Amino acid sequence: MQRKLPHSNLYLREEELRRGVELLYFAYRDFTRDPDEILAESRFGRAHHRVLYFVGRNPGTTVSGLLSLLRITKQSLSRVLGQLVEDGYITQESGLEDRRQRLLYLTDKGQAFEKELFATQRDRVAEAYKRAGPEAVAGFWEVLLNIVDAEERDTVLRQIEK
Amino acid sequence: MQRKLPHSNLYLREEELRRGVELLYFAYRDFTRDPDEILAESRFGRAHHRVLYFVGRNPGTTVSGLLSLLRITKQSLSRVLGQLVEDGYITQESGLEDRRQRLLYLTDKGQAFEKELFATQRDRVAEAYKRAGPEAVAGFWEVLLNIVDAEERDTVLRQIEK
DNA sequence: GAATTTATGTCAGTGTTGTTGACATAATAT
DNA sequence: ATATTATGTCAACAACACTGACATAAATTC
Repeated sequence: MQRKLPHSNLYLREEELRRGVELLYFAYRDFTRDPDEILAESRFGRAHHRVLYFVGRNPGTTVSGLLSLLRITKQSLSRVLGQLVEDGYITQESGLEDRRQRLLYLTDKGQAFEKELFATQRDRVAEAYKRAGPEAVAGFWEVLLNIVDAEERDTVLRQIEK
Repeated sequence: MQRKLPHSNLYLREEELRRGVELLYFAYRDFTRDPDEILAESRFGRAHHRVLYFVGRNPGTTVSGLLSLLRITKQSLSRVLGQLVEDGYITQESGLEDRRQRLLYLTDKGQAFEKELFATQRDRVAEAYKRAGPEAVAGFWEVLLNIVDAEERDTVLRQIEK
């Protein structure tokens, strides 16, 4: 007969690992809900939101910059980017040093829309931060960063510390 | 001229809110990568994974149980569930008390496949937990739970504390 | 017993987002 | 002069979500 041994790694048991997996699923499910609802009223979707977001955060970024950040294919990006440019949410300027590059910027219209979309997620996250408190928030960042692929952590750090 | 006032809510500034939004995006992006790769070799996708996962976690659950947990439409669920049954990953028994219900269970084949898929996410989460430590993990849970819609938190709690 | 509600299934159509692969162009680098 | 790079474009396809309508069988209510 086996005795239950006390051990210090209680947070690494199957149960706790499942909890992380499930909370990630449920949190992400709801996290995307508010912007998705706004987007559903336009001809845009979640992919457009991501492009708006990251162009807003990194004005002057290029197509290949977005590709490596979003990790989708050129064709997927090209489609949504084209629609955003066509509808006047994003402008492109050719690169100063390398004229093949297209430097991407939000127009005023793009900024306004991004702001509206972000507001819903900002409110949700702010409320969660408030309820959980600063120490919990630090832990939240720490674990999430370590869930990211090891090779990608530098890129992510550069992004979030901007 | 405005002076910078010290305040205790540093973790609620725009910068920290953006950090949460971005980490959630990047972590979830990579979190789904390993199972997606395995699934790509079969005719299944992420939706099948979710169904396998939650049926495995809640043996004997019903179609409506899954619908409210996953928050997708009947038609979306019906399609993937049908394929999983057809291919012998899930069996259904009619309910004992209510014979309209279909109680869902993983077959041995289903269990084996779920285990394989889960292993990749379990390893990733275990590694992240280890690197971040138990206090961080507690914070991670706390914030994620509060990101979930308020009305859904009870359901989620019931699920993760099973 | 009749009427309603519930649990589930199914069909047809649509839209977004991802994929692959092939090919094109212009600019930069060697 | 040639190769590489940054980007664009076209066609085709698959997964997964949606809506709306209709069907059936079982349970519940009047």
